[in-house]
Amino acid sequence: MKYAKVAVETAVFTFDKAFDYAIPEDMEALAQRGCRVTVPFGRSNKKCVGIIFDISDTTESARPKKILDVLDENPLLNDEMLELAAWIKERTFCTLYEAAKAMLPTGINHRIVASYAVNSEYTENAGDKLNETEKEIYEYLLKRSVFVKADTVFNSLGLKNSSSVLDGMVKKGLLLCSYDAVRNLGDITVKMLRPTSESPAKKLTKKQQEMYDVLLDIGVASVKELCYFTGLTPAVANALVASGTAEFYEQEVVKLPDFADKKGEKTVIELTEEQRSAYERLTELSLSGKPSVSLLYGVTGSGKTSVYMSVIDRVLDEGKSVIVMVPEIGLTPQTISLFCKRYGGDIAVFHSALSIRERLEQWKRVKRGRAKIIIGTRSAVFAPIENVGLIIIDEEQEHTYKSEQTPRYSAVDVAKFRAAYNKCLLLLASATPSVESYAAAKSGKYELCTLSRRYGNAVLPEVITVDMRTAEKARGSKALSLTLFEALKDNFENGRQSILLINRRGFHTFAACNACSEVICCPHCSISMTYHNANNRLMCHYCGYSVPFSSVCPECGENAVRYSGFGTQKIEDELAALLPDAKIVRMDTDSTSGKNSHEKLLDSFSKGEYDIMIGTQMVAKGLNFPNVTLVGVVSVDQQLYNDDFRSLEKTFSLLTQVVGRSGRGELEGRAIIQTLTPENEIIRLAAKQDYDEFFNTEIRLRKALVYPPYCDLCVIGFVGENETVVKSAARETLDLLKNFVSDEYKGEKIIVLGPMPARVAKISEKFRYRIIIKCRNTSRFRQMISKILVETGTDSRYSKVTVYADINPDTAI
DNA sequence: AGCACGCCGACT
DNA sequence: GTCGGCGTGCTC
Repeated sequence: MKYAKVAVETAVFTFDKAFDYAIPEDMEALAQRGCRVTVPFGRSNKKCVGIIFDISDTTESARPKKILDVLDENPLLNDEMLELAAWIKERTFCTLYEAAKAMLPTGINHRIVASYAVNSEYTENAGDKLNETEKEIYEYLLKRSVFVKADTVFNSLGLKNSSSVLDGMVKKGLLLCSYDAVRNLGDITVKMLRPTSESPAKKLTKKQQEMYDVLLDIGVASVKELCYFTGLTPAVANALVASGTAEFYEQEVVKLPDFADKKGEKTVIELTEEQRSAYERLTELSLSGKPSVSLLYGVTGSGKTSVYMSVIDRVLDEGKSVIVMVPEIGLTPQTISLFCKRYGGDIAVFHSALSIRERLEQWKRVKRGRAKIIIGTRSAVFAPIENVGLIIIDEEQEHTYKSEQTPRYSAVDVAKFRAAYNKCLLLLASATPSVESYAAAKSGKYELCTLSRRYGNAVLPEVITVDMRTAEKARGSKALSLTLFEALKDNFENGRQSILLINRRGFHTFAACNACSEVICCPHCSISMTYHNANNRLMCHYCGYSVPFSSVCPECGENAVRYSGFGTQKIEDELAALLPDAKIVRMDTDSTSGKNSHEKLLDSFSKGEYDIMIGTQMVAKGLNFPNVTLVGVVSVDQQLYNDDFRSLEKTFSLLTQVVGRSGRGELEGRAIIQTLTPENEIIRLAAKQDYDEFFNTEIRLRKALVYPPYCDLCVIGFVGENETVVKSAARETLDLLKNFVSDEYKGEKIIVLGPMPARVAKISEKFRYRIIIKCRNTSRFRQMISKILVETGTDSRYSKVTVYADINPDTAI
């Protein structure tokens, strides 16, 4: 008899491990490492999905249960991925199954679905009186005489789904229940709604009327969109259909352009001397057969892409594959299309706009070895390719590389694991590297490659700071200084393009009352609501709650609520009045919510169809427009005085990047930064584009205050509905931690902050507390944290508190 | 987490 | 006497 070590889906962190199961003889050939299986689990032997991590001839278990089914003919995960999953579990405090699941595309998941049929051996017991619903269900199933899915039962009877009814009938012996693993494939169509006639079939409720009016107004709409615009739920759409007022139909999702059968055009890349020496060193490293990490630090416009494309060419020539990671696909359409042009069908893009089915297709294509270059966001680090020859992480300092949900992994760390496993080069590229990475490069832990000059004849732009406390404003404007306005006007008159960055906190627009200065907050979360222009509603980005925008203040009753004074919209209006002939385009989450519209806007801007582009952070990064010679930053101060230890770094990075959009071609560029604190060191350094001096300043600060890279941060989070209980769970965990470091884990040097409420102290009626630990992220430390999580996690007093740990999160507040 | 097991109070 | 309340402990 053989045994399998199986990671089980239903296991939770406090008792997770690979569980031993016996492999029935007829499955021996099929049950391989990396295959998914179904197994009975727990007291009730509930059928659930698992993944085989190992096969062995022996077992420690006294009475192992048997594997029920093998779901895959071929393993989904190879040895590298299985080893990586264990590594992720040990480092991010998740279950083995959660770690493995992160490596698989969403569409591949199996769900366990229950089906029901009547029990022919049922003999009536006294007291088994059936109610109406139960009778109806029994008769329906008697007629069908096969196993029927719970959903189907309720849908065909027009009842609302409550599986407890069915399970109750199983308990009484009336019904039999069978569980199947069904493939959870994504929709290739989208559910649409259209009215059936000009007037409603019968009297509609208020909500139904509301949705119906919108529907009549726009003709047809997807149910999803309709709900977004009205703030209603799909239930209202169902009611409209039920009353005969509207009908559903399916529409195919528009497919994105497929590069699969296109051939690449390999144009010759001309490298400067500086680029060439970086290229040569990086090629040497990637072909050395030894693992290494290199930081490619190149000023904005220095042509980092050209360097790593040249390295990619060499690695591909050696018959190896490449992973390229970008912070956000939507924000880097130019990079993506550059790659697609050059490498054609050899590329697989893991695009956030792909449907679940398309993701699955891409994943399978990569797994079969049909793509040599995988380009994508964070999860692309798990691309199922063999023979990795190079991993590139573009803009490595971006926070999007850190997952903030279980498993809370850092794609940079996972990339290090894969580079080590495949004995290849990990290339981190940035114009403003993270302080941690640059420190590692300076200390020799990473190999540093520097590009200090812009490509071609381009020079770094001249930067002017404007003191907004004293500066004269442009006529009729509160936000634009005369200096910035005149520069914009001058640029426009000379036929050049300009970019204007509005740096609102957290990218978004909030609403506040001008009379009592009350900020409109979500009633379920301790966070301000975001105004959405597209549907004229205030929405909570944490829990999804939304209300129509109203100018009447809920607090003081004055008709004085306005949304964001300095929003992109307002600046657009002001500029339109000041420069009536200029063509202005706005890029923010409001104007670019539709698919592809983002790309279209950038495309028309690059063709010169617009003179000025206004936007939030999304205009700051990765864009390359040679005709842009002016960049204006309307206000930078909000971001700077955030209390996170990384806020200085983030501000410097943002300013440097956006200034770097100017003067990338033949023409010299300028940048103007408006600020209320021109004397601020960070603004001064960003204006000088002096990363090295910024680094020296910042690293001294980090050392003095003990922050990364001089320590690691570990956040222990507590979430629950009862604030008192959450707070005492946090306090008690702190005591536990203190006991550990003075006893079993004596010698662990830690500094503990908290417990304190999280920056967003309440989300969806749940209170959030945290303890921050300054530590060294060693296996011994993680072992201690793991024990603490188990202890607090199994304490019955805190059964309603969720506890988690996150090492080096993006923000520690 | 989710579920069975088991040990006490309110009911037929 | 029995039903069911929730407190406790286990999951191969």
